[in-house]
Amino acid sequence: MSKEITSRSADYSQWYNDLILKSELADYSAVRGCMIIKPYGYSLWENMQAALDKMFKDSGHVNAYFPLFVPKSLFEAEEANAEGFAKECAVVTHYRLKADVNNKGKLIVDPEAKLEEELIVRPTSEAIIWSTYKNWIQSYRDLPILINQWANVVRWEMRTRLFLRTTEFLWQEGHTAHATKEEALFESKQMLEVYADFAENFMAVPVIKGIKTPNERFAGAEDTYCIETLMQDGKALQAGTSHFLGQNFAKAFDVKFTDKSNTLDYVWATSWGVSTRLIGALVMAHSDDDGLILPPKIAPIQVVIIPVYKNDEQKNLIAQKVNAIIKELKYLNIKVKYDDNDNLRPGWKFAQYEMKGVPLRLTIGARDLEKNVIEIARRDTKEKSSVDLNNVVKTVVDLLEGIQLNMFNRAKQFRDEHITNANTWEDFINLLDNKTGFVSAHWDGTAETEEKIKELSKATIRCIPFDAVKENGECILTGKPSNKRVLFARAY
RNA sequence: CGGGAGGUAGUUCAGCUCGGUAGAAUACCUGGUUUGGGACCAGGGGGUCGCAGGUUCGAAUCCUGUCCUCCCGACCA
Repeated sequence: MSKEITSRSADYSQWYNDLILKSELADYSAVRGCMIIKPYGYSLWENMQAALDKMFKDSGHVNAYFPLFVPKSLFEAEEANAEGFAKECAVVTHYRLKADVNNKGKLIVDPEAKLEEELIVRPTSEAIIWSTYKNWIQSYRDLPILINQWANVVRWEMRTRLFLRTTEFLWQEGHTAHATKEEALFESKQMLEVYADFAENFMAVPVIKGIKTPNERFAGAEDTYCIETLMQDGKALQAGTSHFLGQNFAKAFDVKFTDKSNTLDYVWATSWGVSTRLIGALVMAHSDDDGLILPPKIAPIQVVIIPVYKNDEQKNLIAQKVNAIIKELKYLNIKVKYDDNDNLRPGWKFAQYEMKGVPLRLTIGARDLEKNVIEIARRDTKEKSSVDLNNVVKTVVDLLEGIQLNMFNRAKQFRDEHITNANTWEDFINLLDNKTGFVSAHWDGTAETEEKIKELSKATIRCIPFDAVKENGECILTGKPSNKRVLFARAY
């Protein structure tokens, strides 16, 4: 493995790529735009999944699985949604290959095996799910349906980036059906809160909750709620979305139910999702020029212990001391790794585990044994200290908690320092160019102005924050009246 | 999808202009000395030069096509 990663200041994009590859989160593949999530990266994803899955279940949801393929006729049923995705759909047209008679050992698509109806590889599952819900729902007694699925989806993106935008990606998609508008609205907002909770308390990534403008919202939705995050290069990243779908899909798929008063009405819907993109957010929110910095709550390895010894006698002595500590840590469900690999020297291991973002590193050698201490180094601040062996476990527990908190606070401070008000167009552009981050400004509320601003500044409206205060002002571009500020940023 | 750059040992790259035995560093293997921030010495193994065609006595090198990656742009929930 190469020792160098590009520094953030030299080339932020390259730094990001280097980090992903060299920390072994993922690798490129033989398929354009697709990536291989390596064991270390997948372990991280599993930890994220586990936490989210528990939150979904705690809020009453259950998991199910729907097919990868969507018949074209179903896909096009909800018009706005279908049009929104049409340009990036992979399509299956045939179901068989055959030997190429002109080219020994090669295969060709069998022209005889053309599908009657093309199958779309799902870019999202609303169509297949709502065509199914139609069969499941007759009465208000069948509602609500609160289903989530963990799945892969395919969106044929023109330009891809590891984790941030890949042709195939992993995600979860919740699809719920409700008897009333209020209930569906509540659901979509509740799930946004779940995402915000997860991002902030598990990933240590602060978020801004808000609502998308009509331009930016999900095709087929009445409202799209989102959590927006800020990366270290000052660009924004949408980390999760929750949609209030109104009755759009119920109408498209004719999903009606009889309410208590025996009147027939369309069902109200929501959908919500987060993807492996969160890993990109995690990397770019916290890491430094030495590698990843992972928050303890989702780190695949929380504590690594590295012995330093000159001979087998010392190694055994260390192992004895350390085994007791490992046992206690494991008892507390702390993910600990003891790396006594003889082939690698301690200095190499230090660098390696820093690259991989392990929150705590414990080092113990002969001179520690004499004093009955162990050296503890934290990844987030690079601070080292010596701790009495009798206090190690408690110290580790405290430090893991402290790191989690420190990472969040550090990211939040950076984020807060990068939300700036702009009152003139000059300020607006100047802030985007030089300070970067979110720019809070007035907007006249029209799609035309939003487009124009995007064209001129490359910045989009990330969201209208839920906590935006009423304040009279003038649109940054047109000078027309506005009653609250919205958040602009250049975004991933 | 347009413009630019790139693909040669596990990795990073040189060699290509001007065709003629496949190179370095690092990693790997063996032995030894080492081990508290990416060790050192000695010896050794490893590449049909992304893939497919073509030109040529001869192609990593020239030509054509194609695949994958990076950067910029357009596109994008």
